[in-house]
Amino acid sequence: MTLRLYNTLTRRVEPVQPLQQGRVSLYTCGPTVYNYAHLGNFRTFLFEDLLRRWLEASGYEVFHIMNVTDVDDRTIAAARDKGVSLRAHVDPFARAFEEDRDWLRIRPAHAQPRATEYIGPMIELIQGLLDRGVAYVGDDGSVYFAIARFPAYGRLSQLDRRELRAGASERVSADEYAKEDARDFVLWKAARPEDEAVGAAWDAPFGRGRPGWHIECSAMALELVRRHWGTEVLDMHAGGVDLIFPHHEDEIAQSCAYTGRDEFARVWLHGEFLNIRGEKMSKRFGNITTARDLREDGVDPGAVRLLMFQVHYRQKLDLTDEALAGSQEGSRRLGEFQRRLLEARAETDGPGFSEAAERLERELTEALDDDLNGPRAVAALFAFATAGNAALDGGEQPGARALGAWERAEGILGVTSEVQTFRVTEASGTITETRLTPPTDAEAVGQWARNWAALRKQAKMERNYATADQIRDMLQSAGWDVRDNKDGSVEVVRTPAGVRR
RNA sequence: GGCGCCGUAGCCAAGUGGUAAGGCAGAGGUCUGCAAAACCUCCAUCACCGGUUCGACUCCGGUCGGCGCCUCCA
Repeated sequence: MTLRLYNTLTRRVEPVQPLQQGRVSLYTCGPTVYNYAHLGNFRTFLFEDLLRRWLEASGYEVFHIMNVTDVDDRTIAAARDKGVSLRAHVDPFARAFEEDRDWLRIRPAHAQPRATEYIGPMIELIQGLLDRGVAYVGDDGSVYFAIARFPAYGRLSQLDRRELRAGASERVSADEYAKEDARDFVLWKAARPEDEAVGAAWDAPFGRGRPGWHIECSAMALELVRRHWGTEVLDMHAGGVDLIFPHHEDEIAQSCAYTGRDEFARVWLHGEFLNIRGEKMSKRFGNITTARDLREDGVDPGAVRLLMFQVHYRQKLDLTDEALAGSQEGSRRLGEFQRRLLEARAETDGPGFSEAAERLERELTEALDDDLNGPRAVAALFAFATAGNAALDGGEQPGARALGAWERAEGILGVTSEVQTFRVTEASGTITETRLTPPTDAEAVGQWARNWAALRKQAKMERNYATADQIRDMLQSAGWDVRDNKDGSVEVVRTPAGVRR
C-alpha cells in the first residue's frame, strides 16, 4: 500500500511519487496576519497537519514550508486605520497565530518565512520575469504578468473551460486600465503614499513599491526548496479551495515562467471550506469563530481536531453547536480510555488487545493512504477504544503492541481530550473541605478535588448516602463528575465544557 | 451567465454495482447503595423521477433543494 492523494491538477487520486526518494517537500499557504485566524483557516491548516504527520509516519523525510503573509492590502489597510506601522500591527497577530496553532496541536512548519523578509528574492524573481519578457511595467508603474505570454495558463483551474463573467467580482481594481490584458495579474505594486505611511514600500530596479499577493509564495518556495534540497519543484503544495484560482494558478504561471520548468508543484491539494450554520465562514459575512473563542469556552483542542477529521478534507463541513458538542463527547471518551490504557500497561498484550492493535494498525493505514480519509481513521481509533475498554473490563492488560498502536494512531490524529481526574483510594477522616467551587490555580484544584473525593469516600464507608449524594450533586453543578470504581477508589473528574449534564 | 461540489438515520458523517463504517443523541440491559463511567443490544435503505443492468444508494439523464469559485478570501 502506498499513499494516494487527490491531485487538483489532474482531478484524480494518484499515488504519491516524490522527486527524491523518501523525501517530500510540502508548501502550504499560511495565514495573512491582519487579524486572528478563524476556524475556517484552521480547518485547512489541520488538514495539512494531518497530511504532514501521515507523511512522516509513513517514513518520509518532510520539508514543510508555511508562509506568513505580513504585507498585502488588508494588513496595510488595518495598520493605516490603527495609525501604526505595518510591523507593529502584524506582529501580535503573527504571535497569536502561533499560539492558536500550538493549541490545536498543529506541528510548526520547518520553515515559516515572512513575506517582508523575502523582498530580495521576490525582486529577483520579478526582474527575471521582466528579462524573459513575460512581465511588463504598466502605465501606473506597477509590474504585471502577461498571461498571453504563458500558454499553460489556466490548467489548474481549468480556465479554458470557463467564461469569466464581466463584473462578477465587485472588486474591480483601479489599475484595470494599466494592464495590457484584463486578466493579467500584478507582481509588484507601485508605492502609494498610504503604503509609505506604514512602512510598506521597498526599492526595486523597476520602481519603488511592494509585492503583489502571489509573488511571495513563488519566491519563498523556490528560494527555500532550492537552498534545502537543491530543487526548483515542490512535491506538494496545499491550501484552501478558494486559492485554486487565481492564487495558485498565478503562482504556477510566474514560477514556471521563471524556472523554465513545466511544473512548480507536482501535487496540488485543496481543502474544502468550513461553513458555519450553512454559510461560508468569512470576515465579510461577520460569522467567524476563532480558535481562541473555543479555547475560552473551555473546548478541548482534541475535540476540535476530531470535529475536523470526522469529515473528509474535500467535503464541506458545517460547524454547528450540536456537531461540536458531539465531538467533545467523543473526544472525552477517548481521553478517559487513554488514561485507563496507560494506567493498565503491562509487558505482554492480552488477546483482545493484540487483536485490536492489529486491526487499528491496518485500518488506520488503509484509511489514511486512501486520500487521507480522516473519518475512517477516526472510526478505527474508536473501534480500538471500544475493544480496549471491553478488554480492560474483562481484566486484560495492554502490552507494547497495543500501546504502540494507540500512541502511533493518536500521535497522528491528536483527537483525544485531556481529562483531568483526581483519585483517592482511602478516606482520610481529618479532611475538611468547604469550598464549593474549585480554586483557580492548577495546584489547588488537585487538592480540592482530592479532598472532596476523600469526603465522599468517607461518607460512603459510613453508609451516609445522603451526604455522599450531596457531595456528588455539588461537584456536578461545578462541572465535575464522580466515579466510584470497583476497587473502592473514588475519582473526581473534570467534565469537558459543552457536555455538562 | 460559466465552472464545480453536495443532498445517506434526530444530528454529524464514511462508503460502494451485489442488499449501508464510525461518532453524538435516544431506548433497553449488565455493573452500582443510587449514580457516573465502561460494556452489551436495538435504532436508516441512502432527496425525487426516469433509464442502463441479472442486480444501483453506488452508472447515465432529468427535477427539486443547499453550497462554493469566477483576480488578492483557507
